[in-house]
Amino acid sequence: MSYLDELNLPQREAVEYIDGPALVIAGAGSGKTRVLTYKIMHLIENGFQPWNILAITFTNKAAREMKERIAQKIGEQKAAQLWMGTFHSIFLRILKVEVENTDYQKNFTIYDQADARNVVKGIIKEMKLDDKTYPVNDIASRISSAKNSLIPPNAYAASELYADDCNSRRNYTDKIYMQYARKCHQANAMDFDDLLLQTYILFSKHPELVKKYSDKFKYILVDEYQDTNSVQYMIVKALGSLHHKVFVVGDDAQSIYSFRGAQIENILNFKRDYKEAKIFKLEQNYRSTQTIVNAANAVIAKNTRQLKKDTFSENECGNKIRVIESAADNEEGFLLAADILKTINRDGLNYSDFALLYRTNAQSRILEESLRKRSIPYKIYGGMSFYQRKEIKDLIAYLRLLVNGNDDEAFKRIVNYPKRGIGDTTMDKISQIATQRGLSIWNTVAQITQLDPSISARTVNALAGFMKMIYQFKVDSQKPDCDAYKIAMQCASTSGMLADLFADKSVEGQSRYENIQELLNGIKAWVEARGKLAKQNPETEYPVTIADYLEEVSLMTGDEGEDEDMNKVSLLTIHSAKGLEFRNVYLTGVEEGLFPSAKSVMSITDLEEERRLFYVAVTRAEKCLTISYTRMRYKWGQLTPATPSRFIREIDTRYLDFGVGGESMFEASSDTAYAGRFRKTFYQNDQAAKGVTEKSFADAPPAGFKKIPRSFATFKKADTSDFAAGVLVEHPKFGRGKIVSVENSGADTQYVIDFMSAGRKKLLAKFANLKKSE
DNA sequence: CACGTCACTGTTTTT
DNA sequence: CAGTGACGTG
Repeated sequence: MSYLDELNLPQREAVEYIDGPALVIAGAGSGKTRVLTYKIMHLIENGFQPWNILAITFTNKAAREMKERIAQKIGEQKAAQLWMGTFHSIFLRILKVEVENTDYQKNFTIYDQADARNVVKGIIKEMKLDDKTYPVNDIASRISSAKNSLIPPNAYAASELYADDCNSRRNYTDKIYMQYARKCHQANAMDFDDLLLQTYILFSKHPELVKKYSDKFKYILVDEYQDTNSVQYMIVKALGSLHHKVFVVGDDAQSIYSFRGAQIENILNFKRDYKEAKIFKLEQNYRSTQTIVNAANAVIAKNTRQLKKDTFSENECGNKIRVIESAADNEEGFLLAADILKTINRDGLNYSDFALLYRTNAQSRILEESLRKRSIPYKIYGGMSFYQRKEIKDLIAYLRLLVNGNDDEAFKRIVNYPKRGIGDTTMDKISQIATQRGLSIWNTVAQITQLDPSISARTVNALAGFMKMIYQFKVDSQKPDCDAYKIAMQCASTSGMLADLFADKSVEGQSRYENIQELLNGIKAWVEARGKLAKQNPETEYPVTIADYLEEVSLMTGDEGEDEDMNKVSLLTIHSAKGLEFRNVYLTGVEEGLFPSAKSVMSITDLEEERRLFYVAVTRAEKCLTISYTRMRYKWGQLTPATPSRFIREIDTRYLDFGVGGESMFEASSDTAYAGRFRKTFYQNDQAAKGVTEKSFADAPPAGFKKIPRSFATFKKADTSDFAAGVLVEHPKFGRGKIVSVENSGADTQYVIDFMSAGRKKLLAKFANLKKSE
C-alpha cells in the first residue's frame, strides 16, 4: 500500500502537487504534520535530492520528530541531508558558512534574550536615563520589533515605532538602539533577531548568494506560516524567487505570535504574492470530538479577519466541555488533581493522557504543588529550562568567552564568579571606558593600566589572572586532540566552579552541582555521538570543537525529550502546546485579566489574538476538555477576586456542562477570607465586572450561567473520625503537625496539636480545617 | 570588596 | 510572593 493511500483527498492533492507554490490551510488537528512528512517523502521519490529541500519548522523539536519519521522511510543517512530546522537554526547555519560576507567574525556568539536585556540595561545605565521611563523589557522589545520589521538603527528615528516612543516621552530610544547595535557588533555577537536580520542583510548585499541558495533550494516548505514575521517572509520570498516552489502550511486561526513580530497578513495575502499559487484546505479534524470542534469554531467565529474555512469532525460527538469553578487558585489545583485521579480510575487512562494548560508560566507553580501532594507524576514544558539555569549559563559563559574574547556579556557574567575580588565598582569603571573607547571589555582590560591608572594593583592583578586563565583555555582548546568535553571539564574545574558548587551543601547548591555534572555529561555524549556519525559517514565532517558545540547549544530550548514517553501529566503554556495534542485537556485560569490577559483587552487586534490562543487551547483536546477558573487568585502575594473569562461565554451553552463539582478543600465557615465572598452567582459577578471590562459583558447571560452548581454553604463537614492522637495532619496556616490529644466530643471536639514550625496549638475541630498528612 | 538586610516592583506568550 | 536592586556594615 502506498503511503498516499493513508491520506484523504485534499491531503493527497496537497502532497502530490509539486509544480508550483501552494498554500495549505490546515485547520487544527487536520493532519498537517502528516502532510508535511509525506510531502517530503514524495518529493524525494520524485527525484528531489534531500539537500535541495529546505523545510522550516516552528521548533527544533518539531524538526527532530519530523526528521525521525522521514528517516524511517528513506533512511537516516538521506534524512540527515535535509535542510530541516527552525528559521533561526537554518539561518545560523547559512551565516556560519557565509560569514566572510557578513560584518562578523566566524567565532561570533549568540546572545540569548537575557544577554540582550543585559546589554540594554547597561546602555540605559550608562546613558544615565531614568529606568522608569525606559523599562529594560519594553526597550528591548522595541528593538526586537524594529529588527523584525527590517528597520536598522539609522532608520529607526524615521519610523513609526520611534514616533510612538516620542509620544511616550522616550526620545532616546533611537540612541539606545544604535548603541545596542554597536555593542553587539563590538562583542561579535548576534541576538536571536540578528540571526534573521543579518541573513536578510547578507542576501540584500550579495545577490550572488541569493542566486546560490535559491538555486540550491529547489523546494521550500514552511510550517506554521501564520507565525512568520517580515524578515522571515522576505527571506523565504527571496529564496523561492528562482523555482517558485514554496509550499507553506498554516492556519490563520492559530496565529499567536504577533508579540514576536508575526504578521498574520503573510498567510492572508499569500495568494497576492504568488498569483499562480494553489490553495488546499484541510478541514476535517481527526483529533477532537465534534463537541470540541464545534465549540472552538463558535469562539473563533467572533474574530473578524480570517480565511474562510469550515472545519468539522466526524468523530463521536463526545462529552460536553466541563466547566469547573473553584474558590481560590490553590483549590483549583486541588480539584483538578482530584479529577485527574478520578478519571484515571474510571476510564483506565495513563497520566500521559492529561495536560494542564495555562496562559502564563507563573501559574504552573501552584498546579505543580497540587499534583505533588497527590503524588501525580508530571513534567513541565518550557518555563525555566535547563539552559537558563544560572550555573549552566555560568559554565557556558566560560566556553563562550574562550571562543570569543569579545563576548562582553560572558565576560561580565564570570569575571567574578567564582569570587576573585573583582567587584561591581571595578566592572562599572571598565564598562564605561570600554564604551567611551569603543572597545570590547576584554580589549579594555588588556590595557587597563594605561587606560585607567587609578585601579588598584591588587585588582589589576586579579583581572590579569582571570584573563590569563581564559587565554590558557583558549590555547588548550585549540590543541588538535582537545574536544568540547575536555575543555568544558577543564573550565569547570580550573575556574573553581566545581569546587565552589561542591562546597555548597544546601539542597539547591547540590542540585546546581548535579546540573553541572549533567551538562558535562551532555557535552560528552554530544562528542561521542558526533564521533559515531563521523564513522558512519566518512565523507562528511563532524567537528567536535567547543565552538561547534556552542553553535548547537545556543539555540536549544531545553526540551531535550529524554523522558518523552514517560507516563506523566504535562504542564505547559498554551503557546508551547501549539502543535501538540492530549486526550484530556484542562484549561486552567480562564479568568478575565489572565486569559484574555489584562494587556490584551485594550485593543481589538490583541483581543483577537487572545481568542485565537483560546482556540488553540481548546483544539488541543482529543476527547475531553475541562475549563477551569477560580474566584480568587494570588496575585503579587495578595488574594484578588477574579471573574470568569469572556471566552467561556462565547461558547454556546449547549456544549458546556456546569454540573461539575468536586469536594472542596475548604470548610464553608473555616476561613473567613473565603467565606461569603463566593456565594454570588457567576452572573452577578459578571455584572459587577461589566463597567471595567467590555461591552460584551452587557449581553444577557446564556441560560446555563444563571446559577453555579457548587454551593459553598453545603459543604460536607470534615470527617473527624480519622483524627486521633498520633495522626499526622496538615493545617492551612500552621503547616504540618501531629495530634497530641483529642478533647471533648461532637461540636466541641478540640485537638491539641504539635506543629513542626508553629509549636503546640489547641484548635476547635469544626474550625481547624485539618487534612491528613502523609 | 563581600555579604547581609530591606524595600520595591512586577506577570503575558518564545526562537 | 519572589527576585532584584540599593544600601550599610565588616
